[in-house]
Amino acid sequence: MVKMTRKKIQIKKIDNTAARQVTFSKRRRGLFKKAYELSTLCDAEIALTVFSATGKLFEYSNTSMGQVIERRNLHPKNFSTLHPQSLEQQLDGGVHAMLIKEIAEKNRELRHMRGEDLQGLSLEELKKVEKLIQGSLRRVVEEKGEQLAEENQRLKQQVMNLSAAQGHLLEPGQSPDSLVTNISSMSSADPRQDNDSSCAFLTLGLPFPD
Amino acid sequence: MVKMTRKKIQIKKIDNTAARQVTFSKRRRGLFKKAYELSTLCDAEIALTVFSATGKLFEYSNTSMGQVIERRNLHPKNFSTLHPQSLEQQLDGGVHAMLIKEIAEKNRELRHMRGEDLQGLSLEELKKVEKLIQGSLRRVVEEKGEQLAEENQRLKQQVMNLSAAQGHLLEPGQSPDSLVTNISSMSSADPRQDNDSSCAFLTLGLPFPD
DNA sequence: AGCTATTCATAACA
DNA sequence: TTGTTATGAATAGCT
Repeated sequence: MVKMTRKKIQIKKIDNTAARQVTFSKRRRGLFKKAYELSTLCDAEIALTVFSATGKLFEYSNTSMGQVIERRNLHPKNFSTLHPQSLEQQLDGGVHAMLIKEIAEKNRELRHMRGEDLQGLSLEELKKVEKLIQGSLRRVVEEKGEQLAEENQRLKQQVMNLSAAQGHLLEPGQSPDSLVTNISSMSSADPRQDNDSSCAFLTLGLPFPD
Repeated sequence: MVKMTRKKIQIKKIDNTAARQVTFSKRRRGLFKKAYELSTLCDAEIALTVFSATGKLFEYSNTSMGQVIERRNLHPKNFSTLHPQSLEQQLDGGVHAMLIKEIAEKNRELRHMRGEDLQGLSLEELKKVEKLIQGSLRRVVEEKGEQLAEENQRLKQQVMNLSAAQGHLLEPGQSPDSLVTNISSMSSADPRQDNDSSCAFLTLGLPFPD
């Protein structure tokens, strides 16, 4: 099978969104690996910060990120511009604007996550938001399940202790465990310990298989 | 001329000082180039800081180094640890402090809406978050349905027009509407227009009846 | 997520 | 240091 592989590419923003994201993932990994290799081979101190176009943060540092940034700020080259008194002129406007921009972005994101302000979104964007929210719901449900399971364990232990202390009250042939099962399922039933219904909910209950 | 070229190398600190410096120069260039390419191809924001073993500073950023660092500090991941004192040096304490506090709050809210950072929440709070997210999901799904319905209407109208113009092609007894239904359900089928499955999902599919 | 054919990066040498 | 070149690595285009 003859493959039509790889052409040389131009270093320009990739138009296709999906392709751009794939390339971002691959090259980001490559870049981080190179950074690691350089720091190891040559005993260098490296800090690498990458924001994806979607605002996601990735970083690498062989030491501590804050440490490298501090060291950078103390370097003669940046010391004068960043630290002493010109901090205001140099950064204040920028920082202020950035804070406000940041808040605006987070507000937008929050509104979307709340299912508000959706009129401006395309169908594609809507589907993306839907997927995000489904992921959130899954995580919350999972966490709730875990907490319930923990509580369940505690109760189980409690009942075991009580059963042991009051063993004479048990009828012959009835194991403590059956009691435990009964009580624990009354208090805060979590399907997860018995089956996968909580996951089944996610995998087969969704109205829109995209 | 036969060259004894390149072997695979181990990623360990290079002992020979001269060789290490040569490698440092070459690989540093390579790393910076990769960083540039990634930022350009994928529209990412990158800050790369490198200290050589001898303490020399090299840096690259496609935007402004300080800007990237600031943005990094605003990221939820680093926000709480870095900010309290780092920006408070500002003379204009009030406004910045408020903005930062607001961002921190929004970050917290966002993380919860994303289903992250849930460990600290009580069971009650978890349920509240779950309800919120379910509401979000419902709204998003509804909006998607509306958009699809609109598109459906447009297509319907289009088909009506076409049908009217080519009425002679229709067989007797076949209404334009049957054609419409067929076509619209092909284009971007959403179950919602036919039944209530999306709500059913919410009302009966939940693993934890509260 | 994988898989190659290519392009690209670079270790060894000059 | 800078340049050359053959090899090892990274990755673009497809599945």
